[in-house]
Amino acid sequence: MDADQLDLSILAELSTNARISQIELSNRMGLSSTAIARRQRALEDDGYIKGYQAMLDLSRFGLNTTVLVRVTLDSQSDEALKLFEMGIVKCPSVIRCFLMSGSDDYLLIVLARDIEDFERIHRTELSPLPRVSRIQSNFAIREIVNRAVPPIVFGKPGRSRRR
Amino acid sequence: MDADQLDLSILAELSTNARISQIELSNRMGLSSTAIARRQRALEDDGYIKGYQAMLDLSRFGLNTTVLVRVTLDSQSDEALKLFEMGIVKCPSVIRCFLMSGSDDYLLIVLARDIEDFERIHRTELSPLPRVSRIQSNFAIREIVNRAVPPIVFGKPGRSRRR
DNA sequence: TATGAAAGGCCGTGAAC
DNA sequence: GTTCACGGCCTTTCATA
Repeated sequence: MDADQLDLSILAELSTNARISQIELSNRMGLSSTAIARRQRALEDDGYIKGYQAMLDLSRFGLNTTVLVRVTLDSQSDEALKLFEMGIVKCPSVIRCFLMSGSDDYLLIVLARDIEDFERIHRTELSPLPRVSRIQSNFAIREIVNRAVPPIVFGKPGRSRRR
Repeated sequence: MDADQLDLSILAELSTNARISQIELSNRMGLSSTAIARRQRALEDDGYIKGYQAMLDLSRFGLNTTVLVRVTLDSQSDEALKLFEMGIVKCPSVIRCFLMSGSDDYLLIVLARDIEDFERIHRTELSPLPRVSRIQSNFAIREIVNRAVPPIVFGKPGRSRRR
């Protein structure tokens, strides 16, 4: 299946308003609600839509501090990477972790309540991870852009996007 | 309003399954669907829930490459920061942008189709931004953790979280 | 202040075309 | 892709502790 422009419009709407009713959607798209429902279901079945999630205001839970952390291991063996990764997935304050090219570094995004809280996370969650040799932390002082989906997916300015 | 343990359970469920019905939720929570609906509405009105979004499989759109980009400006004046930030919010391939402490660096997360596509983004979206003096790019070769909400919010292992 | 039960309208679903 | 009918869900109201 190949998503056409109408499918992209549906995805654009659902990506910011996942609980919109079929009827409301169909009014905006100028199509019957049944047709919309079928297309939405097809987008789910074909894996374009992985699921639906509530967006929470994390500052409402006291999580006001974002920290970018670079971790260097003491070895680049598969065993070391595997051990580290098995540990990092269990760290409750880590929301993203990338293995970066060009070095043996991982980049983490960590959420903390404040700087003291990050000190605790550093000590109790990150430092004890296996094979860690160096941890460098940088605090984000402001967030300018935060979106889950780049608008280029919906054909905003970008170029053609057919398979 | 202060979220109690039942509210946290509702949030935990909605954060991974935003389109669950009230009745299904009420069966799992052991509460009437009316009570669940009222609590959910209160969580929305009080700002705990900012909205609901569809999770898209970006690889289905050909976006298989994540790049972490550090940008240094040629000046640290408020004017320079403001100009740069007005430009970066319009870049369709940038999904996150942080102003980092300790330097005049911004950290961006950019999504591209592949390395050639990133070269295009670098040339057409990033380099033309005002006041940019240096751009360093690192490719993510694997993603180990990716979640929107740290499990600590729902009281998984962490410590007390009352106001 | 928060819950539970029941009525009514709206929405989602599936058949037929 | 559309229409239509049915069944279920969501919403509101009201009674209760």
